[in-house]
Amino acid sequence: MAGVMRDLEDLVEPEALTGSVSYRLRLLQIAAYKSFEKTITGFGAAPRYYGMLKLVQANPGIHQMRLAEAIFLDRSSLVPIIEILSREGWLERRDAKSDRRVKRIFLTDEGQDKLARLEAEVARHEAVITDGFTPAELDRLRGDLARIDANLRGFLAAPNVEQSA
Amino acid sequence: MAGVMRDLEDLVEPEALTGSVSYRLRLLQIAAYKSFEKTITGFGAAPRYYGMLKLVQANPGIHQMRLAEAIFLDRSSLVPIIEILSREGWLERRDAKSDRRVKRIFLTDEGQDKLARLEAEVARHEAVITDGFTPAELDRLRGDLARIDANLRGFLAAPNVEQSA
DNA sequence: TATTGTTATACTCTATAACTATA
DNA sequence: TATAGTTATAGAGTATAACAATA
Repeated sequence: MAGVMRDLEDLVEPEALTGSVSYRLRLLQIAAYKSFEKTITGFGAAPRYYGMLKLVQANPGIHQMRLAEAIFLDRSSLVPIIEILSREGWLERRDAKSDRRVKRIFLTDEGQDKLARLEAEVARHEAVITDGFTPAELDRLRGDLARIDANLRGFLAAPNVEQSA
Repeated sequence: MAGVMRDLEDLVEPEALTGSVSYRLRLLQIAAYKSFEKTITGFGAAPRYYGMLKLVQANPGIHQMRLAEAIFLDRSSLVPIIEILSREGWLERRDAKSDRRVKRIFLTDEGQDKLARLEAEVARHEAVITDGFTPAELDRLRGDLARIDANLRGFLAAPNVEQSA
């Protein structure tokens, strides 16, 4: 068992990688996503769209276009996702009265119930990831991640990137 | 300018998301990758395989199979990547003498030179991400990320996941 | 029989462009 | 003219299965 892990033991991981925050983030995200999908089953396609479902819950009736922007997707890419989650009973589209072009997205009652149960699974997985951290350490870590987030948003929003120095 | 950012300002982001380490990791990785690709140009396909190139540099002659495992790819998925990076002059494959089935992967001399220049760009990007962090805070953050990494590795290596509680 | 690299193939996720209906 | 949602289509990136060469 764990053949990969054993094989990797004698792999030289250069400090340029292990010491790099962006590289760490990349590998961590891959590993976290893998364990997430491995742990949480029985919810159809929803787990990978958990964040989106929570956004809809917190912003009931959000315009489809705005939802796409919020999760950094093209509006066309969101269509099949909405389609699947509607078919699975999580979401529903309703026409906006003010502007007949837009669709407003809502959780169904069934979606609300299922999301509550999914959330418990997500919390269980979060506990695995943060095992051994004290509440104070977790607060600190969240703060650090938020700082990096702010750095990145500022950088990506900057008009020209050619010479940032 | 920055239309998306303005639109997102009045979006409600539930605490279940902003407070979740795994969700943060996911969004951060996406943003970091975007800014990475936006910043670092003129190196062909190499930037996205920077981590792999550094692994080859630190493990010259690594077997193709083992390299695939190290970056969590199927061996078949690595083939076209090696192909591209060879065509662009970064890598070369050599037959292993001991076992004529295996190919050993090396950086070319040109690859060594170009990687040194690429590394400087990567360092510049890393500085953007970690802007405002003191060296002590950075050490602390790297330690925290390493702890999460250890948690995930232990969890993914565990034989059965059905009931982790 | 098992393993390494390869190929053929398919699947998932995403974006671009064009279409429609509204505005 | 511009915008929201949709559709058609294509491009990455990945995995699975089958193959040849070798162990």
